[in-house]
Amino acid sequence: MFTLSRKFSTTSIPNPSKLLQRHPQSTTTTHIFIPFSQLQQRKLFESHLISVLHGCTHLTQIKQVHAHILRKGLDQCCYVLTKLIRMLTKLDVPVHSYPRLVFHQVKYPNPFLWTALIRGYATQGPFSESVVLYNRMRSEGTGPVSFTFSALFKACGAVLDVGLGRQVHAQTILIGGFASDLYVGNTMIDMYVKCGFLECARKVFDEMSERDVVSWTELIVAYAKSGDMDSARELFSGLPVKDMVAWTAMVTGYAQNGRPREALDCFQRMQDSGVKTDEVTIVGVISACALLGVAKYANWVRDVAARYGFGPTENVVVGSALIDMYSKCGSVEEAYNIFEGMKERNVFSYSSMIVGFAMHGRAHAAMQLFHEMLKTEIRPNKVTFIGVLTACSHAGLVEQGRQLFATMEKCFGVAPSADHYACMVDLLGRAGRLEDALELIETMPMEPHGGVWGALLGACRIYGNPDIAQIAANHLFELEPNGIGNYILLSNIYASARRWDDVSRLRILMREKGFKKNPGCSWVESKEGVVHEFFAGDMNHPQSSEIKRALADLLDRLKAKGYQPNLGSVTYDLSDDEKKRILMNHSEKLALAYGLLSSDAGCTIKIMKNLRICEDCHAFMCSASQVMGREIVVRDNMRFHHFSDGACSCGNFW
DNA sequence: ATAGGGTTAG
Repeated sequence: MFTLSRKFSTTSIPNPSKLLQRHPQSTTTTHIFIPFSQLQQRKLFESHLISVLHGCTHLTQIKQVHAHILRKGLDQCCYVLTKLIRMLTKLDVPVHSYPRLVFHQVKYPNPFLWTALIRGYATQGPFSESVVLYNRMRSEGTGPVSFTFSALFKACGAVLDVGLGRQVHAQTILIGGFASDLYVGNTMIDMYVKCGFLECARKVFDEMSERDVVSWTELIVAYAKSGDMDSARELFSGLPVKDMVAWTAMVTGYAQNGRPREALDCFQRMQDSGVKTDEVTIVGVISACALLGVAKYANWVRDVAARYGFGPTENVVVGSALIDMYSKCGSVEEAYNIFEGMKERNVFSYSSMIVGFAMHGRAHAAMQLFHEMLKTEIRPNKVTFIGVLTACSHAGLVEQGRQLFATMEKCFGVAPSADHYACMVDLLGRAGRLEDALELIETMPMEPHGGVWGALLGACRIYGNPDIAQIAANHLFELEPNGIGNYILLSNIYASARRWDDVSRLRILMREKGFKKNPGCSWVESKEGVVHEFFAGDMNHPQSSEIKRALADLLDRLKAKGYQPNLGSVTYDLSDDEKKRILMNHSEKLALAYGLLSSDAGCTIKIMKNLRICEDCHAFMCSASQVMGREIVVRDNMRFHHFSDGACSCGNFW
């Protein structure tokens, strides 16, 4: 419990309202002689109160200080009361209650006291009240200060009302002096960015007479978030003094835009320039490593984080980022180790772990963790439901998924979004209930987006239904005119149905549109930690002939165990022998052969692929895991497949 | 007073 220090509580403080009285109607202040020592004492007392208020962490403490303020006759002292209101709103005390009362007890509030209240509303809402108060303050003849505008811009940013923001902007120019204020300019930039008016923000920035690193960073982040890393980099390179926050914005920006190599380069340059690193920087680097998906980098960044003292036990955000990273680097076990070791967990940690399990086909683990989470006070959010629904869909748990979907709003207040509908379409579609899936789409309360139709199209591929596929594809071509994957998927479905005319029609269409098929590519890490890359039919590897021989041997052994090439996986109208040759040239098979050649017996082989693994390769991997007695992990563009003992973790759903 | 952070489906 805190107490006021004895020094001040025993000193008798003159009543300030008696010392300095100001008649409301008079413009001149009535000066009363105040002994200098007393004045000084009062100033000291006020600043003491300010610092005591600053240290308050509970409402009861603030109430005690308030009582003390009243006892000492400072009930009209705007300076101290401003701080009081600020602390109250900081502790989330509703502005409308206690803070507003404090304000109304002051007869002649100064601009700072007005602003404290305006700011309170700008933080908590109702945001329009900020503007109402500003107008009242002006009509009562009180002039604004720069904080007043910052609070107003904050309110405009909160309601994304750029119209109002422009009016406030006009006020700053009209009243004079404020438009060139550094702080006002910075909050104005923030407001325009929040409202999505990047070019207005840039204009404010360009016209500011004085800028600091905050102004620059605000814009850099805005460019990064809009996906324009080139502008962000250009701005950053012109920034005279780059601090930790600005560097971090760049590292994170690269990571958020799927450019992990540049993120890591940037982090390297940041360290070279001698700027400090904190946990926010580390989180950016971790998400860059998650994109790389390579175990080597995962372990490296974990060590870096530990060296700086930001481990998963100390920081939830670092921990959650590490969970996601390890899941994406192929190691759910390690992800779960991190999860288990965390002191504090929140909805991010749980959701990341659930999504991680789902990604690796561990539906049971995902569901179990979800139910564990429900026993805590952490509430699931929309991402958590995405995780459990995809887990259900990969495990074919149709009824369980339906139940979750039906209750998510009623029991947890999470309204299903189009993304959740996409999960449900996926769930029904994978279970072969294509008509049910189509019906669900037709009853959606919102417009179905590409993900929804894409899920249906994917299901049509599994079950070879060209008619429903056509419906889905027509919507997709409209929604995603540049999505080459949809054209390829549809053409594959036609090929499986042996509708070669439709296949060639699509192929011509694709050529007209100037689409180029993304070449399939797989990569595998050798035991020395070198990443080897293989394209389909690639014979450029120095050990190419050995790889070819190993693959042929493997094929013979698999055939002896009953493996048959799946000719339906080839979508060209070719002879069976040609088809077999093409299948054996798939990049993931080359990568597997190299992995077998270059690794020690008993080691797991981890292969990564940029496209979805085909059915033939999937069956091939299953069989190979059994025949060779090796665990094989393949990460395709969608998820992880753990092949072991002739079976895959995805349960043939992918 | 103002700037940088983690999870999302085909």
